[in-house]
Amino acid sequence: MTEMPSPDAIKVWARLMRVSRQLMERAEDALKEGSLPPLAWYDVLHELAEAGEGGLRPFQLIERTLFAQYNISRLLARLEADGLVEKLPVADDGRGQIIRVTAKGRETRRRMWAVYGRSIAELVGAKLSPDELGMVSALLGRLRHPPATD
Amino acid sequence: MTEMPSPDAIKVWARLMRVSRQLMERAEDALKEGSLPPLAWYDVLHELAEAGEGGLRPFQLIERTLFAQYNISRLLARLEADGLVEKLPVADDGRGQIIRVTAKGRETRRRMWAVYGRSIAELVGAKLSPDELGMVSALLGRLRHPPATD
DNA sequence: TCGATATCGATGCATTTGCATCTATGTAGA
DNA sequence: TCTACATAGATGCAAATGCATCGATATCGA
Repeated sequence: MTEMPSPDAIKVWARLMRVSRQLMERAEDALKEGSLPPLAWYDVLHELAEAGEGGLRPFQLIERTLFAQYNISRLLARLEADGLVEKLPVADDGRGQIIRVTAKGRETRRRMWAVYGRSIAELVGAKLSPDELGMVSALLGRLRHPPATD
Repeated sequence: MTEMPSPDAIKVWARLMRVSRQLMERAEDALKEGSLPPLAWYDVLHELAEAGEGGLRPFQLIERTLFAQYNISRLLARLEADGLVEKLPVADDGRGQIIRVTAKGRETRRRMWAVYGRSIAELVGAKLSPDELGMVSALLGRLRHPPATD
């Protein structure tokens, strides 16, 4: 059966899509202004930095970042070409590889964060109170699949 | 001054970006499954349908949809090639044109909405109560630039 | 053990996006 | 009016994305 959305649901959808696009664009612009790589690079470098020396398999990056498989494959190729990550063979699976962030990759991530973090502070942190931040993230968590538990 | 973001602000940012990407992707998938055009087409057809017989200038579409100028230019070319919109010369400005949705364009929009609206109902309407929907849209409105007034 | 099937990651090709710039028309100031 | 500048929209070219598929290895069931 075709249950159509309420006007309130439509409004949430519209704002979600526009606000996220607008904020993402602003953050990207700030990075460009600093001659830094795009946000997608940050996401990957961030996950790899958190993973530490053990690194991550490409498919783990796909799970964590939601990028498409071919997208990760090519993004990693670019990151490797720039010396930000290294690809290591993995002992017990001849198909796979381990991706590890290099020192240069960590440094790039750090410089990106100086700009990116400032964008987040300005675009989100400065607009809502701590209580409101908690509410938004709880409600957005409910829209996620699977729903967030915190 | 510009400080670094609080953990709560970071969490809101992260969820905003991930949830919006995830939901957008699902809505796109639903359209593809129905052999329908992508969401971007809907946005433009929707604005044009609301504008009525008077149509809209491309620069007005840019303001309303947040697409880049070159993006609108090419999107309109594709829509015209598919017979969904028509381009009319504008009397008092030789540089410009008026874009008007055709009957076929209206019909396509209608068919897209049957699928798109259902996605919104499932992905948003079904996940939050009416009160919660109101809260999210109010809070997201504060993140917009300029902030929403309602 | 072998054959079928699934998973990991890469890639050829078409489409789309991003950037810079172009053409054409409009506007404003000397 | 004539010149400089601004605005509307298109486009060439490079980069990124999406789609389908491939090659290689792993796994599972008979």
